[in-house]
Amino acid sequence: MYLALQKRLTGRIRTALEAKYGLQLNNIPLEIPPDLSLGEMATPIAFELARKLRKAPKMIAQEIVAGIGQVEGFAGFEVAGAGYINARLNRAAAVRLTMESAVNAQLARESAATRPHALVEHTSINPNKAAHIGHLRNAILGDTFVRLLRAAGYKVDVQNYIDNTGVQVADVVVGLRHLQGKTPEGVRALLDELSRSGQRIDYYCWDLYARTSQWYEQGTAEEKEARKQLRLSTLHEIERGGNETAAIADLISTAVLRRHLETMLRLGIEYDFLPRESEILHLKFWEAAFELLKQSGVLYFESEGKNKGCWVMARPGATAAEDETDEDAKVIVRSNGTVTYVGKDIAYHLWKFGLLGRDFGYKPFFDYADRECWISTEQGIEPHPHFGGAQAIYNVIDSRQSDPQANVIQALRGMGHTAEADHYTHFSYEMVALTPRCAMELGYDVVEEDRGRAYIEVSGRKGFGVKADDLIDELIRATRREVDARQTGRDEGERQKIAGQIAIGALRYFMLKYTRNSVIAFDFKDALSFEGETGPYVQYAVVRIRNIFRKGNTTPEAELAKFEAQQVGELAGQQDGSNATERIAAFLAGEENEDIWALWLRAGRRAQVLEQCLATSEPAYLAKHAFQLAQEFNNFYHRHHILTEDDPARRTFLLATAAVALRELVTALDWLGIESPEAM
RNA sequence: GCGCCCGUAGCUCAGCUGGAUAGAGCGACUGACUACGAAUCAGUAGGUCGGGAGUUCGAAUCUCUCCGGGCGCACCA
Repeated sequence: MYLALQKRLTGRIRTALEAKYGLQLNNIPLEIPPDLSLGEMATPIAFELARKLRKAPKMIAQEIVAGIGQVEGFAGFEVAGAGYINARLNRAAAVRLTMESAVNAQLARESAATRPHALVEHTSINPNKAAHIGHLRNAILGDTFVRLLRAAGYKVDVQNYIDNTGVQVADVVVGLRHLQGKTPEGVRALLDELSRSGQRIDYYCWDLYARTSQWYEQGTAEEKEARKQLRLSTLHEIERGGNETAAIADLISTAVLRRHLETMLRLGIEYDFLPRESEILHLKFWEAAFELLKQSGVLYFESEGKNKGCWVMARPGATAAEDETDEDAKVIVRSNGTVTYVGKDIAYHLWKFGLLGRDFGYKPFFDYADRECWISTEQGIEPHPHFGGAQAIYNVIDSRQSDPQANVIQALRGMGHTAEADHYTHFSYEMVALTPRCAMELGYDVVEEDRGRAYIEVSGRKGFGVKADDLIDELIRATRREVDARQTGRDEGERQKIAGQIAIGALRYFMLKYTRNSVIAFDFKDALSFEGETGPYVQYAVVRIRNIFRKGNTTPEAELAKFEAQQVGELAGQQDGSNATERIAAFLAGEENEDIWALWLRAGRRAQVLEQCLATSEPAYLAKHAFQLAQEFNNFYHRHHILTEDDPARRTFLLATAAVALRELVTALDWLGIESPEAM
């Protein structure tokens, strides 16, 4: 509703400016007045034009107001302050627009045709240890953004990239083979034993990874050197494949990967495809990319300087000096002929855009309730769905990787794929760290100099952090206590279900309420909070509304239909002179009804908030919107007692208000990946 | 040394392309359950928007500079 009216208004202002002054402005700034008494929309455009037109802003504002005249959906315009143009909506019309949810759905369908095919990569945890809170932020941000894209009509593929041949997996393999002396059979036995005793392989690896990392640092100088070599040779054997080391790596990384998928599924997070590093290597993606990069001249052979003997590319923003060796160039192929991480990433991203000329093999890997998750393999099965070949990609990767990401974009641009480079979004976010207090509560040693810090970075290598499953378990325990205290009439299964919904709601909201570039200093006190600006607060508003309808022995659908029918009926011709529009206007007028209007207004903002989230890649705005909507409903709830309202028309109107608030809250929560419980 | 991010109330954070008296949650203090369940609501206190300069009719927002903090800048992945 709000977005549509905004567009209508800016359009009218634009034509008015054109007619009056012969000006063509494509950007008309719109804002929200500080107080509802001033209207619902405003523009300071007159200030901007004052200099150009050499007139007082107030005068210009008056002329614009005269120029736009009457606009459908608006009650009127006025000049305020030194030259603001304030717009007042036709409240009854706005209510009708907001109520018709079909309009919103249609908007999404219409836009679907123009939306590009998008690919979102998120999670991408090294499969060598349990997921921790940092990974949760990544996955929750990514999953929520996927939901937003889909809500807006995008076709979206979700990918979780698996580095199953990297140094982190190698470290765990070193631990298994050389610290524990295990063969592939031994690892298989370990996996069986763990699953029989209900233990988690990802937790097991968490400790082993930390121990192996420590082991590298211990011993004499010769021992350290030997261990370093062992690490390197293990990595190479894994990359090459077809040997015992690689077999162990495959067993472990696959088992840990399954655990990650299970952990994420607890949060309602699913994937379509899991491309693996091993296939990128074995299917020779790099070799294909190398040819393309050479042909396009992005890569060149360096014959001088410190990078002599390497294939390199210029970094973004590098100024090409004539005849001088670019010492700052990024090495893509080392002098020993091996390719760097960025090189492989370029190949992978050419594939994402369908520019590589090669494809993975595919096989099913994990079953969800309503879909399958596929994984890459050398020789896949037929038929299989097609992945890659996207028009827009979003990589949910923390901000520390912005340099390598920029290199990949630069390579695409250099190859002439400018449209692809423009639709390559590094969806970056800051890390989740622990407060020193939290770290000490968990029993970690915190050195003196770290105690004064605001936060301490988590580290898988040190085994320092909060595991995702532990956090979820603890949240469920805490919500369960609350549910048990309140829902005495419900059985075990129901209580556990509700507790789970609230726990996940709290966790997802917690990870989404902060904007992306703010570091989250994690603390159990904040994460376990269910009051104030939290997921459960929003869920509670939903439950309250449902209780009203339950108690009133009716449904949101029935009341909305009644409300609509009343209007249609009366518009058809009532003789008492008070038609529905006037009546609605009366319900929304006056100081005592301002909160009701505020609620409808907020409810009508859904499309605007969605567009804002997509334009800025920032889900936090939706979290804020959901909270404010819940807050405004609670406000309304306390001031107007719905079920005891005597005037039947007003009662219907209040129930319709609650029904629309419910619909919008449930929708917003759904986009945030948060369920709406039946009771709390 | 170079690049990116951050500095707003006691704490944690919003503040959109510059715009009307700088907001929220938590915490503190006062109040409101025989109501549609208080995981709620109402109220009070609390801010030289890190410092300085500049651009502008107008700056938390843009530019410069300084201070303080974080993260990147490999022939590691």
